[in-house]
Amino acid sequence: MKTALELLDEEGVERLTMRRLAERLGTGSTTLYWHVDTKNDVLDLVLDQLFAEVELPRKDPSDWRGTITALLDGWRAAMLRHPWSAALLGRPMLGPNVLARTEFLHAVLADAGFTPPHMTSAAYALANYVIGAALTQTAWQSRDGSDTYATANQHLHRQRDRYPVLNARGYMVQDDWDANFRRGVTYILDGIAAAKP
Amino acid sequence: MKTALELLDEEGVERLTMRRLAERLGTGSTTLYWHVDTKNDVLDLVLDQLFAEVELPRKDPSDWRGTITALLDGWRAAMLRHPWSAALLGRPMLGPNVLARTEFLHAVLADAGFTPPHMTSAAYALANYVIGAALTQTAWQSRDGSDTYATANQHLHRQRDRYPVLNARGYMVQDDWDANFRRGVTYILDGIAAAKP
DNA sequence: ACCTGAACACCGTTCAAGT
DNA sequence: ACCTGAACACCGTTCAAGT
Repeated sequence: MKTALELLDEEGVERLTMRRLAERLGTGSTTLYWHVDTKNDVLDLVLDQLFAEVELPRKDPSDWRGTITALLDGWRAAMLRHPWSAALLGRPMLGPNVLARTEFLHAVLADAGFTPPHMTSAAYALANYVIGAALTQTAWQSRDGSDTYATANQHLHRQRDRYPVLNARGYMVQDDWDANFRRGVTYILDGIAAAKP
Repeated sequence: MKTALELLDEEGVERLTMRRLAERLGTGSTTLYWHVDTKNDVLDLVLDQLFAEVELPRKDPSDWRGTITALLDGWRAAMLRHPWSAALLGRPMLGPNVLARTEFLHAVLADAGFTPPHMTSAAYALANYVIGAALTQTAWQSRDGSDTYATANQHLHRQRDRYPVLNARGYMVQDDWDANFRRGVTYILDGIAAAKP
């Protein structure tokens, strides 16, 4: 069922329609409603399926930072691999695969010696950072022609007295997403480490 | 135009339809297409309108951390005030109000002595954290009946041998969103400060 | 320069009916 | 237990036509 879903999603979110999905499965569109209550259920399923792709790194108790970094990298990579994931994020993530990864993250932090409230807040900060980062990156990259970038740069340059700092430092020019992401993780991990009891 | 928009959005995203919007404006649905090319344009406009609500704090050069914290708090508050904003985040944010806030954030960091690449990465980390945090919170809160929370807790407790850490530490039980968010900001700011040249 | 109506090609979902 | 067809109440968007 869900397996047939990803196939479909490899051609965009907006095209994910009950009718089209049914066609892909070689059945009538209304048949799906026997297996599923509503289209939202389908979206929940496919979202959790995405998280199944995020592999859990080996736990290395001597290097909790490395373990967490590996987890976050995989998480981000999975989301970037499926740009439509951004559109599905506005829903509670309660599927078994999501929960398994959340459990893992908390476990690593607990093993590293963290306790609530810092353990909770650390997981919260890391998860939300990954989500936000993947979301904005896919937003910039998925917009059809991908000339969004050039347009944005022009727009910004034309208004350079309105946005002096952004222009002076070449805000838009850089698109070193990976490096920026990695530095962000470092900031958060540094801050978390400093809060360790 | 956009002014009439927010009125409408106060009744949910899914109900934001060209036909309904036109009705609200006392005109035919197709009339809108003279003012706007596509529904996406409307969404872009309303998203930027949201950022207009985020007020820029007074710049206090002696307290860059306080200034940034104030900006992020306002940003987050605006998004939480309009839960539909989560659904609109999958698009590049290029409206004048968004850019003004981005400029502000970069300016504060520059004034504090940061230079690229850390200035860029710091802004990136902070922005993505806010976006992710607001997104997940609205996801949990907007789901209709709001008993999502109770259901989630039950579900988690029933599977307590599968998710021992989440249960042991009361992952779901807490919902102190504000405190968690604030701690996250502290982590990032600590990490950023440590990277200051 | 602005607004309208009719029309096209879609949607998600329900429901009685079939096997 | 599973699948189907017809039907309902919607969508975004186009386009010729009006003022």
